[in-house]
Amino acid sequence: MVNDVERLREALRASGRPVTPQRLRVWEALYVERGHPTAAELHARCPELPLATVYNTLELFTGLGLVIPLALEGVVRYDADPSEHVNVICTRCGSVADVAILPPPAMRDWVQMESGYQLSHPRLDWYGLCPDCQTLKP
Amino acid sequence: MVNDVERLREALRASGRPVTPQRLRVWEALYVERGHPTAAELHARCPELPLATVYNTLELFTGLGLVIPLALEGVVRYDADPSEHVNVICTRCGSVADVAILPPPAMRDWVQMESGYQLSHPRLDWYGLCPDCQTLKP
DNA sequence: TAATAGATTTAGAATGGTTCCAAACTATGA
DNA sequence: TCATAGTTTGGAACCATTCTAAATCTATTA
Repeated sequence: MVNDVERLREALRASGRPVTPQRLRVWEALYVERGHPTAAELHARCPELPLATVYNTLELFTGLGLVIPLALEGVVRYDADPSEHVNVICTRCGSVADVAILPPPAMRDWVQMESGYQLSHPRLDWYGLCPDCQTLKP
Repeated sequence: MVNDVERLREALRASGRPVTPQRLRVWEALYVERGHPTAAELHARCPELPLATVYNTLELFTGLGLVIPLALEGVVRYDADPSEHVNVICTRCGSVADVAILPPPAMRDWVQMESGYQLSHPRLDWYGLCPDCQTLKP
């Protein structure tokens, strides 16, 4: 997953949305660092944009499937990798990492049958201690 | 999972916390209906308690492992079933249902190895359409 | 290139879930 | 019954997010 401006332009064109400097700016900010930034963190990376614009843009990106909003305690973090994966979350420092793996199809079938829901996408968060926090005292 | 007042009393005793009428009241409210109520919904079930008390009590219950807070978009819902399971969430109406199943151990091992995190508990939310919403037009 | 229509940006106000606070109260053990 | 540490409470405070309406811009057509 790279910061490919063409990917953004293409997605905007395909949906008939104008390319604006603000959208390019937020897109760039999403990739200055690997991670799962909040709207506030992205705003800190583009202080020249109003916070409302950051929110508007993220909502658009979400609708286009370019970004996935992760509702965590109190804040929403944005995952710039829309491919399905597991989020590993540190219960001590809150850091988030990705692991590329999915629940097995048999699990999906079972859950769908048991619940009667017509399933689309899973979201799997696994809580634990990140490598750094493992070495610290409780 | 039953509304067993003894279970609450026992957990409070074990942690050296006083048993108060408010705690019994919130406990009772958690079980008047199967579901995943928000703090506001619980408050509606015990209007005689201040909202702050509902929050305080839920925080305590969470600390005691009696309840699991599910941070969803905009609200926290409280799951009164602390045993591990999958939450199935309707993308249309927001309803939540439970399915008793866990990711397979092999998946856990893989995620732990790949991430370097020391994993504790997973949280798996599967989005989809509930039976009611499946029959409605988009 | 200029004009146009429709979408976007923007600042500030508003919203709403949740937390904080300090005073009054109470469950518990002695 | 008393003392005390913990709890309850109402209201204010917080803060992430959404809303609003006016100003501005993008893409397109002439």
